[in-house]
Amino acid sequence: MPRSDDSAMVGAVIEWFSQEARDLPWRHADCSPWGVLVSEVMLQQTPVVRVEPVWREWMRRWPTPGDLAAEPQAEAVRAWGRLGYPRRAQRLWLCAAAIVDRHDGEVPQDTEALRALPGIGEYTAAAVRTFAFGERDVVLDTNVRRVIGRAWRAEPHPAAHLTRAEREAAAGLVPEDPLEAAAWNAGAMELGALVCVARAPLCERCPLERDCAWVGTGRPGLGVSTGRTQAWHGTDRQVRGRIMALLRSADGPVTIAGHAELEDVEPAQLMRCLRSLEGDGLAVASPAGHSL
DNA sequence: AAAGCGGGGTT
DNA sequence: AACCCAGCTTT
Repeated sequence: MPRSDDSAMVGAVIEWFSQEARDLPWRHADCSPWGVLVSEVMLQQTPVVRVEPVWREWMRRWPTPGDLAAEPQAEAVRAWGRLGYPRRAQRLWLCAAAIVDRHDGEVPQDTEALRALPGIGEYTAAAVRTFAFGERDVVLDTNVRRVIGRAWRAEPHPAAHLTRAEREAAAGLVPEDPLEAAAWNAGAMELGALVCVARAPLCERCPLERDCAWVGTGRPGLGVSTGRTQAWHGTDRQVRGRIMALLRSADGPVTIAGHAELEDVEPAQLMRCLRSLEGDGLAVASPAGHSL
């Protein structure tokens, strides 16, 4: 059971959310569970502002899992555009097929069934259960982890990996009532996304300012980096992305080796990336060249 | 537990 | 140039 102070803080977040929540299409009452699932997969490591237009077009074309499963994978990857991590588009397409095969075309509500779907991990399963079905669950994304870490434990940034202790502490804060639980989950995420942000938090606008353990200790450790910086320029990841951009924009097969757009890439790296994309099933080789 | 996987906006 | 973002899968 939450302590009374915890309940007051949780209640403050719920009250704040009722006034400050952004009007996002996947939060509308008429949004289907499939729409929620699609939004959650797109939002894995991609900010809301970039997801929203792609989500709208995606849901217009494929309003149900059956609609997407009936399309070639290439159409899903193309519609994914530049959201990044195109394996997510592939997994979402596989997810739609699995929902059709195993669940009669309806998004399952059970945690184990959700977790068994391609691209659905601990966070996304809990998010779908909470936001699509109103089930009481523990939603722990980077925003919620940062809010709880700061307000309850005075830690500036979440640890690299989720521990059992952190999961249990977070579970202890979730209200028993499913409706309040959903409001807390969504509210804590929103607070972390709009106010309790990683770089320059707006504590003067936070409903937890007077109770926040981190504010109480003088907001230490803001400048300290959390994760290790990922190299980008010239990496295989960038080259893979450039190849994918070429394939998305092409009507038919493309000859990658010696392509003018990829002149600056070492042949060995180009071939390595092409092979890895083939291995992922994101690029298909044929005598005429490569295609999605 | 660690590595691999995009891309763009902000500072 | 570094940092960050509604993480997942594989080793």
